[in-house]
Amino acid sequence: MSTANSSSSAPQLQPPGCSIEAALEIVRDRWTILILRDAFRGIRRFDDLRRDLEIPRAILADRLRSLVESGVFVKRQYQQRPERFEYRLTPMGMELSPILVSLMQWGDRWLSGEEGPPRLLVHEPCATEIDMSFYCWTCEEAFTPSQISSQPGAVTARTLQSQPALQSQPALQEGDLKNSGATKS
Amino acid sequence: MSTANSSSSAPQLQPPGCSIEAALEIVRDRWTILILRDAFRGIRRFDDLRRDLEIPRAILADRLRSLVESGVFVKRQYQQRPERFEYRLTPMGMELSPILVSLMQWGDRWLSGEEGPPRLLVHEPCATEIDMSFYCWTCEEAFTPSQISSQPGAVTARTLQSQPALQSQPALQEGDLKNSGATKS
DNA sequence: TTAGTTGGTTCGCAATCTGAACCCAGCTAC
DNA sequence: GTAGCTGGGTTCAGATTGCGAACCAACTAA
Repeated sequence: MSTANSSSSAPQLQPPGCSIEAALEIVRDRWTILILRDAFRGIRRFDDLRRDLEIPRAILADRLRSLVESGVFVKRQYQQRPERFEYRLTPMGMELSPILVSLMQWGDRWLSGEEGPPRLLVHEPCATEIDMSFYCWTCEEAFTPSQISSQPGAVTARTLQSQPALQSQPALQEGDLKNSGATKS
Repeated sequence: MSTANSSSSAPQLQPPGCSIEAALEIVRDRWTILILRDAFRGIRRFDDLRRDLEIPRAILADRLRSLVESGVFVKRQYQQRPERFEYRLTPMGMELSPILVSLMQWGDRWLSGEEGPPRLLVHEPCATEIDMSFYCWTCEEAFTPSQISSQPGAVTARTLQSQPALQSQPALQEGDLKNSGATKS
C-alpha cells in the first residue's frame, strides 16, 4: 500500500511501515480471524476447521499455508501411516488473543441482541470477568482512547532533530460526540 | 456463514451468533481497519482519506457508507455551498480502539524490524506506555490467554439444564509450545 | 474563461472467492 | 479383494469483488 508517500509536507502522523498495516498483512481477512478463533478454541485439524467454519477447502488450505509461513501456526504431524497433520498456535499466534478478545467484547457490547452476550470470558482461577479497556498503572485509573498519545519509539536522535513533527502528539482523536447518533446503555 | 449447524451433537463451544463473527460483519476487511486507523488519527474527510490510504474512490465511498449505516461513523455536513461532509467516530466507533491498539502492539512486537516499534502509545497525562495484555483485578496479576475460560452469559436456566455442555470450559487453549518454531526476544 | 477542490458515480478489466468435483494414501467392513 | 470412508488436500468454471481511469456536479479563485 501507501509506500510512496514522501512528497507530502504534512506532519507524518504515522511513519511509513505502520504496525497495524504490517499486522494486517498476516491477519488478512475475515476467514483468517475465524480460523484463529477456532484455533484458540482448540480446533487444530483441517477437516474440523472446514466443518466448523463451512469454509471452502481451497481458502482454508491457502490461509493455513500463509499462517504457517508467517509463523502464527506450526504444522505438526500427529500420526504416520496415514500421514496426518495439525496446526498449532505458536507463541506469536497465542499473542493474537487480545485482538480476538477485543473484537468479541466490542461485538458483545454493541451488537448483541436483547439477551446480552452469549458467553463471558473470565480469568479461570477466580472467575473474574475479563475487561480489555485501557488502564494506567502509574495513574491507577481507567482512561478513554482520547487520552492516548503517541511518542516516537526507537527513533534515532538525528531523525528526531530533522523531523520535529515526530514528537509527542495525540494519537487518537475524539469525534464530536454530542451530535452523533449511536449510543448504548 | 455457519448458521445451520444445530445437528451436531458435539459440545457447542461457541453458541450460534458469535460476537466475533458479528463484529467482523462491520469490521469487514483491511480497508475498513485502515479507515478506522485514520479516523482515530483525526482524518475525517473523503479526500484526505483517499490521499492518505491511496484507496480507490469507489471502495472508500462504499466502506464509509457501510460504516455510517452500522453506526460506527456519523456523516456531518461541515459547510454549505458547496455541501461538504465529514465522517466522525461515534461512541460505538471510539470503542473500536482496543482492537486497533492490540493489532498495533502485536505488529510492533512480532513484525517490526531491527529498530523496534516506530511509535509508542502512552497514557497522555503521565506518559506511561500502554500495555494491552491481560490483567486480573481480583488476583492482582497478569495472566496468559491459556488462563481464560468461557462461561455462559445471559443464558436462561432452561437452556443451561438442557445443554450442560454450555457450562464453564476453557475458552483459549494453548498449543504445544515446546516444539513450535517462532519465538522472539 | 479556465483551472482547481471536494465528494462522489460509472465502467470495463483483473483478481479473488466459491462450490463442486476430483485425487490419493491408508484404513475398515463385508 | 473391493467398495466405501477419512483426512488433507488440488483443480476448475463461474460469480463476486476489487481496481484504476474517466466522468460528473457544485462551487471558488485567478
